Amino acid sequence: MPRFKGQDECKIDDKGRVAVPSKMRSVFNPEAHNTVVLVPGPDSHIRLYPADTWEEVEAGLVEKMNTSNPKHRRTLRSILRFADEQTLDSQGRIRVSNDLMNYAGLSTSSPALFIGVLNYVEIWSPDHMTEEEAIESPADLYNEVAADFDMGSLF
Amino acid sequence: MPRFKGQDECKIDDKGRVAVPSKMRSVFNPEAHNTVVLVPGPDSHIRLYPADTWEEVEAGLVEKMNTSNPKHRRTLRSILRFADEQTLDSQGRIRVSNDLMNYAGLSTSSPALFIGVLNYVEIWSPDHMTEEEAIESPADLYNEVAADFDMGSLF
DNA sequence: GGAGAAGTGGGGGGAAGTGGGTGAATCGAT
DNA sequence: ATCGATTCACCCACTTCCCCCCACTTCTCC
Repeated sequence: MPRFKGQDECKIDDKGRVAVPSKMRSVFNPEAHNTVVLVPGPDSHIRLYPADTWEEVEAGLVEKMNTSNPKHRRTLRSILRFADEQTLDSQGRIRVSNDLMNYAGLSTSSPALFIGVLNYVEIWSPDHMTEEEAIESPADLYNEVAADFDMGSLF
Repeated sequence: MPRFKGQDECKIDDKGRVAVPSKMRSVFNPEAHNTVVLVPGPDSHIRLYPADTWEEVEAGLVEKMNTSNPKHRRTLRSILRFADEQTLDSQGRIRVSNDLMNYAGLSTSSPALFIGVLNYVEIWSPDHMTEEEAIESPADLYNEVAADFDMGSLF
């Protein structure tokens, strides 16, 4: 399982292409075959999974979701509709569909913020991200969660 | 598990590079492969983990955090966003990202204070540190903690 | 006082990111 | 069915930044 971290900003070009930061690419397993899956994320951003990790996510969806439950069905549909498998070109770039760009507030000729979060990468519009981070500082967030879970002396 | 202690001041150069004090470097395990991970710490400073220790921290995050929980997600994101893996150059230096420098109140061509705290190293702006330590003396702090935890005759 | 290590400063090669162009394939229309 | 237009994928080229190596100074420990 890859472990993404760190952030990088890359520009979406006029053709809707954007380079996946080299730092993130180097985390891909060979099993991913330079292929990724893009899906809408929970907080108006795009989630990028390496193909091999996505397989596992998909297996989890099959297991946990019940298609006879209307709410589950709607959730599944709304995620999978926009799921987009993309293979990196020789420059390490992918194409982002218009639907996903709209969803995340991205557009051509604008920057995209890649954030590595363990087993997936989030793609944000920098504007949306500044709104998001304005809410709380890393320190505050950490202390809140630390109250719930004792991380021991490691962190 | 490494056991850092002591402090040292090193200068950040114009390129944002700073030497990890030799005293701290000598504590690294060979498994760290001269690689460290920098993350924002709970009090406006940078935390430095040797790569092998960070693996354990990360494993703890994976275990304790649930990405279906919005608050956990935000916390993970805000920490990992600025997480930066750096390999020491032949001079024992690392590069500090602008984001982390801002977070800790550091800047290029200014000194950075390295403080060894058992399994990680804290990197402070000397200015911030003097404010911090002006608040309470080691003796007061110790006595406060000793009220909570009996350290026995060891300390 | 000398030798070696530790910390600081600078420069060149290469990779990463960005932009553009051409050929093949798909779709639509006549 | 053929032709045309549009789109996509692959390839090539350029620029910038970063990483790695080399050189110097200072401090420390014999």
